[in-house]
Amino acid sequence: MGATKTEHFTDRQNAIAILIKALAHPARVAIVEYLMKVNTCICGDIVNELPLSQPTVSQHLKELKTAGLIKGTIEGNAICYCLDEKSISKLEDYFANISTRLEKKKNCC
Amino acid sequence: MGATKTEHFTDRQNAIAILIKALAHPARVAIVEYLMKVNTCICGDIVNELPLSQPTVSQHLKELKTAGLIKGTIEGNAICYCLDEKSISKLEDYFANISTRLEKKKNCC
DNA sequence: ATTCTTTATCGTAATATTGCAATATAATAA
DNA sequence: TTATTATATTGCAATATTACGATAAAGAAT
Repeated sequence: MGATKTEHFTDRQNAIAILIKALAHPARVAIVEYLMKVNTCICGDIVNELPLSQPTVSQHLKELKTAGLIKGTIEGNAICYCLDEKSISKLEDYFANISTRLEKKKNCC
Repeated sequence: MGATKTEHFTDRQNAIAILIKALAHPARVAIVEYLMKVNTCICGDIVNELPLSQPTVSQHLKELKTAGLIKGTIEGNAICYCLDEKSISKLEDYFANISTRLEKKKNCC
């Protein structure tokens, strides 16, 4: 054992879990918050912003990109990163939907 | 190495990452969605709803509870579970905030 | 008191994640 | 061409997560 039993869950559940998982690490939260904070795309200084080695940051960026949370386009010698609004919206909608449904509910706990 | 370097990130970043991580698994997504779907608290049939063994489900429930996403109160012989609206709201607000800020931004990617 | 039911914990195997040094790749600058 | 700079990949050690059988704990039912 040890591996997640994805085959037992719906595609939708697996997909949202993957998207959520991409942000389930403080380094990746920090990257997303940095990209949000600055007012343009960032071409090339993300490594310097984080207290981790260049290979580690590169790996986190790759995970965020694979999950679709950020976009990166090659800009000459550097890479230009920014957030992908669509996937952020997906997460927002997901939790907003749960919240809305909860308000209509009677909880006993 | 192998352990997350939490000491390098802010408390806020670590806290949101922990909350997000609690949902970064399809089984826990399924539990939360089940608790959202049914119209009352659920006292005792969560194990039967999931395609995983009882110890595994118990472990996932514990993680959700530790993170504050669900509440569980002892109800005689069973345990009565429901979602904790506050932590769901926290997630909703977090992503809504990012979305709002992104709209005001000029992206070049 | 004994049994049944429900949930938790322990122990452990399988797998995944995190982090970095070393190295590779690729565009730019000299 | 030969650096230099920016990013990616490889390989690996440390740690964490996932899953479940076995067992424990605790209240309910008999």
